[in-house]
Amino acid sequence: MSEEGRAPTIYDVARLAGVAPSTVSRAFSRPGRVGAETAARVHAAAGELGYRANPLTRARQSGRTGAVGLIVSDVTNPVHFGIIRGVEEAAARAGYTMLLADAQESEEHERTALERLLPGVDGMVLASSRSSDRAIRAIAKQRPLVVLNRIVPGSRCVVADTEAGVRSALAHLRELGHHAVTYVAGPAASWADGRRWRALLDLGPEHGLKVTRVGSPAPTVSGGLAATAELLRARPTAVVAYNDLLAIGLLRGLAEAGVDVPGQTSVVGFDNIFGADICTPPLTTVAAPLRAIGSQAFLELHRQLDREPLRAQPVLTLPTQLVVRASTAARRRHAD
Amino acid sequence: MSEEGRAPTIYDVARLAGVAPSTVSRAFSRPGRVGAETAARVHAAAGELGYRANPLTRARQSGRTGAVGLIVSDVTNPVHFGIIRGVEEAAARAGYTMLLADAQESEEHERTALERLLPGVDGMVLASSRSSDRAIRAIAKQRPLVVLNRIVPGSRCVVADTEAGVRSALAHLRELGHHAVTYVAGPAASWADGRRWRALLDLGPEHGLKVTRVGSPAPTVSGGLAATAELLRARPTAVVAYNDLLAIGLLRGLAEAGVDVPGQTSVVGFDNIFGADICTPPLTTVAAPLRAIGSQAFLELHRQLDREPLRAQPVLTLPTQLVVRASTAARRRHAD
DNA sequence: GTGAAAGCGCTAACAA
DNA sequence: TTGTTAGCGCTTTCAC
Repeated sequence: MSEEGRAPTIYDVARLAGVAPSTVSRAFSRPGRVGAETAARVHAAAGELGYRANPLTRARQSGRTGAVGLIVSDVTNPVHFGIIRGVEEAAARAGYTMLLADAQESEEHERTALERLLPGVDGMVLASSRSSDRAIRAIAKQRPLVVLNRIVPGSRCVVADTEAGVRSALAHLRELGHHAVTYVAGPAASWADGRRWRALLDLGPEHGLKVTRVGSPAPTVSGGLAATAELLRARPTAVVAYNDLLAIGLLRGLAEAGVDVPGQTSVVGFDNIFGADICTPPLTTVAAPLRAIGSQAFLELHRQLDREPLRAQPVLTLPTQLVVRASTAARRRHAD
Repeated sequence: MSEEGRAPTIYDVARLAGVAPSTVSRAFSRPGRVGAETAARVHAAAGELGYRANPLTRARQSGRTGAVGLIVSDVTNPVHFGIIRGVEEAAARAGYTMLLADAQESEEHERTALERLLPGVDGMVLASSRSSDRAIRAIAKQRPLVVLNRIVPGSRCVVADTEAGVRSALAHLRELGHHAVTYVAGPAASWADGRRWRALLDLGPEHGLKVTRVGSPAPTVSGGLAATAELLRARPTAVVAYNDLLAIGLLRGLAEAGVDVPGQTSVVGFDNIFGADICTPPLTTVAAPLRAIGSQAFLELHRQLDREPLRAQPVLTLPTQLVVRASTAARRRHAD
């Protein structure tokens, strides 16, 4: 019943069903506002013709696209796997399509992706954004927005409980007999980096741990590899890395330098990404409920889209959990 | 100069510039068809008003969205990292936006994602599609399409040179003294799986290697873990896995079972994904030029979009390369 | 509950 | 080169 030139429109359906085009429109966009029998006739005709609403036109008219955008700071960082799947799943369940874009760890890319995506979506989820609070609030003015892994005052946010995670990591290290810990930092533009470092600094003393910090060129495996040199000078007995990717790079760098992990140095990561359990030694890490963060973010967005009453507090904090694997061990009595 | 209720339209710009709305439209959508001075006036007015073309309306009118879709069989499979980045980069360079969707290894999800994406894009790239050739050809009728990691007769395709890759892997194993190799298969719906198995079967004898095959529940780390049991029965001295994820799972399963890799069993993967060099032992694998595959796919699509003459042959084959790491070694004289 | 008709913002003939 | 004028397919008043 198709194979003709172009796709059937509401006019075709209307003619076949013997109703007005507006009735067809209504039958689809607001069922209930149309008589049961009429609706049945319309749907029958539509089925026969293989009618499908033109989503672009519909979007333009109604102002709703039925899609939400997700921009991640880096699609190739496994930390986003769970987040992507979480958003995707919750969105699909609500009948929304998720459009994914990649900021490639660059603020400029992020802005471009955003500009491209924004007109085609009803709302946005920003994961690990590298933009300024100001820029983010500007977006929030244009479209409903939820921010992930970051707190932007005035915006709805979903984050992991960094403090609790850091606390458990510190307690773990302390229990193992460590007296000091070195933090290998992430990107300056990362909110999570600031938060993690801050928590370490604040909570270290409580746990009897001296906290120091070294930089890293990038929150990636090769960034960790590169950061090893500086670590080798200080020779800490325990290090906490900004994220697992960095930690994995550290693991490799230390191994290449002949430093035994965890014998001489314990290493803790963040996020518990894919890869954290296949490296050697498997990584002890502060796990975040990534999938839940993603789905909660969508749910929060959905409330905004439907103008439902929002949760009282704008920031939703999800629990973290220390996953102990083999990269941490008791401090050796006699450091070499 | 904005802050009013709604976004300025071509009409606003036209009024301010003292030209007709159609001239404004032309000034933006086909520069050159408008007088230089007029164009300048229009752009000045547009700038003053902060005018931005409504992309949805434009898309509906012109039939071009300026976006291309990329559907990957699984965003959380690192094999797609390079592909995504490749498409993304080439698309951005050409002024296109890439919209990414995830099929989650399910034909149904793939279809849904496609339906959602298709109306909003000018063309599609399908990576590692799990759909039938028939379904794929049906899409190709609706929009320009390029298929990746798969050959669909009648469609433009970009693939890696599986045969060459398999040949080098087999030569490598043979050199190490192996006489037989077991293939751990991927998903039945995967074209690459069929291709790899076929190549192994065809080329094994040439290299003096007996080829057998076992199944796996899924092309993932846990799938590999699960496939180990069957492998343990046969105790091959060399195995080739459908992909790196599976191989990594195998590595872990074998380690847990006390089988030394590569001492007792050599393992070869496919793709050289992120993770192949952080596992233990680092994986020997047939590397594909993933990023190039992605960018070539977009370029091919771009030719179709611009109705440029296509390359003579519909299938573009990119070279593979065996990356030898530590998961392969000489066959032990006396197998246990 | 249903129909008629007026747009939405833009592009694309067609004229001038 | 530029203006005039139809639409595009849908949603949305506003009557009936």
